[in-house]
Amino acid sequence: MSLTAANIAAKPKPAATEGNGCQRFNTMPGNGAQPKTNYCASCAAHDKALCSRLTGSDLAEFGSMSQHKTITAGQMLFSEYDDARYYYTVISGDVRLSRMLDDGRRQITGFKSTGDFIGLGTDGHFTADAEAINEVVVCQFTVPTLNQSLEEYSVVQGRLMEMMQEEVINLQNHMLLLGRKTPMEKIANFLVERAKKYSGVDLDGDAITEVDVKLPMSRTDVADFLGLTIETVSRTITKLRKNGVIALETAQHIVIKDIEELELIANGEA
Amino acid sequence: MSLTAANIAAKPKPAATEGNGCQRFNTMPGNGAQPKTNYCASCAAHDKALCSRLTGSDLAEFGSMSQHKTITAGQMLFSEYDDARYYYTVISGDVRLSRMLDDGRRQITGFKSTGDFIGLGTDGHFTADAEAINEVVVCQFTVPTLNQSLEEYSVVQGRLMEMMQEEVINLQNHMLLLGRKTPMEKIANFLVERAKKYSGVDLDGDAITEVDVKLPMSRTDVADFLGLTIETVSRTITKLRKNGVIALETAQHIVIKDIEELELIANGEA
DNA sequence: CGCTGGATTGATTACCTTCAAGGTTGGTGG
DNA sequence: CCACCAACCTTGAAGGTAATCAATCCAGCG
Repeated sequence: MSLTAANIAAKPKPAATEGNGCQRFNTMPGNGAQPKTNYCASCAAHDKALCSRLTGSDLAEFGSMSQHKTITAGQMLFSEYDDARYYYTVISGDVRLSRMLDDGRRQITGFKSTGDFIGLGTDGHFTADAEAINEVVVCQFTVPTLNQSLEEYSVVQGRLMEMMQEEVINLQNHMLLLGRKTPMEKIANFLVERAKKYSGVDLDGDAITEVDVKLPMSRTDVADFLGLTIETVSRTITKLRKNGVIALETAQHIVIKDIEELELIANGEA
Repeated sequence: MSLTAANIAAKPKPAATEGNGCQRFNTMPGNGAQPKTNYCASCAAHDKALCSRLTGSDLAEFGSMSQHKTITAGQMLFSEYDDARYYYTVISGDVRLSRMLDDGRRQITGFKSTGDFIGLGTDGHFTADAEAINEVVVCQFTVPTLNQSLEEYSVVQGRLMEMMQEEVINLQNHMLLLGRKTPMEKIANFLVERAKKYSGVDLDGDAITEVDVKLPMSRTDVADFLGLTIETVSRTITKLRKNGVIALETAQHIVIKDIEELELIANGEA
């Protein structure tokens, strides 16, 4: 089977500068003689990624078909309507996926970071723009390569299926947010989600007082993710700050002072 | 591999009345001696459904593991948080999938009809409510049965993957609509989508004048799908009617008078 | 014929957007 | 080192649009 039924067109139109995609393992720090097995096993993305269920020689062989590529901040990984030549796993950095209307209105459909797969929702062509928010390293497979690997490694296919399920659930959650939540609920929701995913702190434990949340993306990005204007985002964050629920270290570094209150707000219970 | 990694909990809590799920082929009209092969092959949903790539004895065997079930208007197929015991394919009728907030605010995440698969975005539990809009017939597989079938029939798995891709694209489109489109654009978009999917007319052909669109769902459903209030839905439809772009046969039966204009409006180009 | 639920229309309000200005931060170059 | 600049963020004021509140209309049905 194949991830997309459509065949790839003959004339690929690369989005990002081509040819800077270094050979696999080139980005491996230091010791080039390190066994392949250990390389992918020690990858920061491995635990959450498509390859998470592969180990040993399977992992090494699967990984050997991939390449690392580095994208600088602001650069496009691909654009909507581009032929889908590669699928990607984010190793480090942050990517925004977005769709646009002709007049410039934009909806960010998701932020992708370490371990996330990029290429879901593709039918031979990409259906969104993918841009690097900061310096990003991705692990890329060509579409035919990955499709063949899916047949060979059923655990990879299973993991992909699982990741697609998670994506559908995420998108449904976000639809509820976009369609029915107030700006305050949207912002609170966004901050809580960020805290859960990226703070590394177990929020379910008691005695949680403060949680650091880093926002690599701009206010404009946040606005386009939540279906708001940049001014409303700013004002709402200010309101949360004045209420003492959060504090701003810098514009991109928020400290949640009262995570429980923020969760209540996020779910419309406050 | 399995569609969901999570195992199903021991105590299933059925949403719809159980036991009315008739044995497979019971709903077959008339001749009970008709060969199995022909039954599924002549199913109204087959062309678009999960089983669309199966033929002959494979199709018959696959189909023999399913049951048909009929749900009356307003009845729940399942509720959010229910253990996911079955996956469904809609044979006839219309189903709405929705998520709710505690205070009753609701977002409809999709309308499902003939051929559509219900069960995407599930992690052992359903993540949305599924309700019958009118009388609905579904073809259901138990979760373990379908998971096993996916391993056995790779074409089914491929089709499922493809359907998940389509679903992700749909959801992303709808996020753009919810987050960034005006009420007028939302309504126009909705009508055009309905026309494309259900009118049976090829809209790309020239010389298209009028297109009939049936809306089985209520205005409340439309509002909760588009992130609007019922009043705004009604007012916007009225505006389109007064502009001559559409006409109302009845509240649930709309005639598109100018499909091109409606498409322009839907994409913010008018 | 009256009843009921859904749809439409009307009037008012609140909220978010828009338009506009000021403030902050980080980088660059003199 | 500091001034300057640009980009981004925040704050303010005004206005419009969709939500809310409320009444009427309409179709289906007992």
